[in-house]
Amino acid sequence: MGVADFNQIRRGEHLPERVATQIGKEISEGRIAPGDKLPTEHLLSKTFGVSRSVVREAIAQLRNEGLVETRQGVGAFATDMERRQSIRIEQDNLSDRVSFGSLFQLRLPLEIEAAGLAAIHHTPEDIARLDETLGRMSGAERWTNEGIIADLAFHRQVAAATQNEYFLMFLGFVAERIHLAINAARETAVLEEIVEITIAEHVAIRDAIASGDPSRARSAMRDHLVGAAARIDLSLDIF
Amino acid sequence: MGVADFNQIRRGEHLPERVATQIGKEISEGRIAPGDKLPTEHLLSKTFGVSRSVVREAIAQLRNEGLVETRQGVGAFATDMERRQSIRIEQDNLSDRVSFGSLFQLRLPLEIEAAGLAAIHHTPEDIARLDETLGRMSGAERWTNEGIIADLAFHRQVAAATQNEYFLMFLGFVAERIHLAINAARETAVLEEIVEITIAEHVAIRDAIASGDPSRARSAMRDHLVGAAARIDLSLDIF
DNA sequence: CCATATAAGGTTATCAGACAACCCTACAAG
DNA sequence: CTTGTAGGGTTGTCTGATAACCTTATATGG
Repeated sequence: MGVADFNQIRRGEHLPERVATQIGKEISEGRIAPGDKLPTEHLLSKTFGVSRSVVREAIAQLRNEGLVETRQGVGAFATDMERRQSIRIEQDNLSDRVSFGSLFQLRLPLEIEAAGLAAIHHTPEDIARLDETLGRMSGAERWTNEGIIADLAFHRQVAAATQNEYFLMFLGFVAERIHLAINAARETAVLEEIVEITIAEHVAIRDAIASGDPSRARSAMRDHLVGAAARIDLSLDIF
Repeated sequence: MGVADFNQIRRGEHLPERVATQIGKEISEGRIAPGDKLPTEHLLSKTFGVSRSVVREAIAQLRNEGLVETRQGVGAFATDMERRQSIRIEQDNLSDRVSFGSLFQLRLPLEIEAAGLAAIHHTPEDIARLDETLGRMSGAERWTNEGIIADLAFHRQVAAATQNEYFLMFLGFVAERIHLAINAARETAVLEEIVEITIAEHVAIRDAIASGDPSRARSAMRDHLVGAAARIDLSLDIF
């Protein structure tokens, strides 16, 4: 029964978050096995050097993520990862290049498949929305903040055009994370993306979807993503 | 400024959960628009007739789900769905066939791509784990509970063999949901899946990955999934 | 007049302590 | 042996207070 050696937590920002992270780490790294009982809230609060409210909020978060279950009068118990009710990505993790590349690699098949499905299932309204968004993207010489938001919206609308709620959910989530990471990187080193090319690629995607040809839509999306990856110096595994 | 008419909450079970549900409903149904400020914790606690602790825990939950953001000294604000920090699927939603099919459709490209990446990046240990799992699957005439668990484990191990943490995270999540839904369906109507075929398909996937040929691995996985979908009477959009 | 400090009030974040609700175990009573 | 009950432990909820922080208004100095 490895007794999970916690560290005192240092102040700074959002204590419950950090407490939850530490406890969560103990669980996902196996030091607290599934089914094991967590220390009592009272003990945890003493261990971390924070109040019981903070510990409670941390445990509540873990319960939301499905990592622990609590039973009044008994205690809190770790559940195994397979039962997780939600997916969560810490934004910090995306700062390193390997992790960012992994997420982009995940995005690739999702976007391509979404484009193909969109070609089949899109409605006239979907195409109209895409056109409206493309209008907002063009007209700018350099990347404006507006243009970046429109870019994100474009990809969301493609996902929506699949008429598949899960594509919208997952792709929206992944694309958002990637854009945030790119924006963060943009602050330090200004990336030289050629606006015209990017817009042209988007137009090609729109036309392919509108044509109703799934393989053409998939190709267009693939070309766009591979190009985008290359423009930010990212190497992917392509087939 | 629609003033969000909350009701007093009745005791019974898990107050924060229900408070969060009510507030969350106000947001997702648009009565509290993105960017709007929520009532103060003090006011909410009076409105709901619960203590501030409960309100805080409820808001913390919404914050975890990404529906609200809080700024110390200012207030809590509703954010829009695009910014959601986590993905969540209610198991109930998968009971209807359309939703289930949508999730399976999402799984398709993820699994196929994962098989391709696994063919490239797998380690000898990955192959050994796959073999061990295949051993647990075979030997049974009918589908045992053990066999189903092994099936799930096999797919998780393929995802792990990509050496891409996000494939493991997303695919593990999606596959788990699908298996749960299938199991639930199995209780009412016993599905006649031919064990031999399913196992043979898994072996084919394993061999393809071990061979290091991505396109062969992708084909094998695709055949398996398409076959599995057909066996449970599901029609997919295939390219 | 303008820009910068400073004070005031409101809000969230955290703390501390108490009581309620609930569960489990052990022990006593029948 | 079964049932009842008392006790201690744990989570759930309540209350009130203090700290940290933000916004706005006011004062101050140039």
